[in-house]
Amino acid sequence: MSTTFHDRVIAAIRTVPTGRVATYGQIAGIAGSPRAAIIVGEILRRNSRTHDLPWQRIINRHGELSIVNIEYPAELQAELLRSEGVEVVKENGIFRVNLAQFQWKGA
DNA sequence: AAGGTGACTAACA
DNA sequence: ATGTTAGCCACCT
Repeated sequence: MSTTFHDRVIAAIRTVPTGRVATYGQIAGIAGSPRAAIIVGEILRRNSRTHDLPWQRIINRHGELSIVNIEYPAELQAELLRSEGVEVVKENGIFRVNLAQFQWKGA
C-alpha cells in the first residue's frame, strides 16, 4: 500500500485520544520522521478543514497553541480542548497546556 | 519544473 | 535566555 508521510501523519493524529494532546514532533516521530514536525503543521493547516481531524490536540513542544490560521484561531482550539477536559491557561495572549499532565504518551 | 515558505524542533553560539 | 542554522516534506507560486 502506498503509505505516504502524509497518510501516516493523519493516522498518527487520529491515534491521539480525547482529553490528551501531542506535539508536532511527536506526531512526526510516529509517522516516521522525527524532524518533520513542520510538515505536520503544514498537513494540518491544509487538511483540518477537509478531513475530520482532531487538529486541536496538536500543539508545539512548549505546550503552547501555535495556531495562526484565521479560520481556526487558538481561541477556538482552547475551547475545544477544554470541552474534552484539557486545562488551558492564557498567559500574555498565549494559550498553554501543561504537557507534563496532558501530553499523550504513546506506547 | 524549481524554488520559497511554513500550525516545528534540536543543536549550537 | 535569545538568535541562528539545518533538517524534514508538502504545498503554492
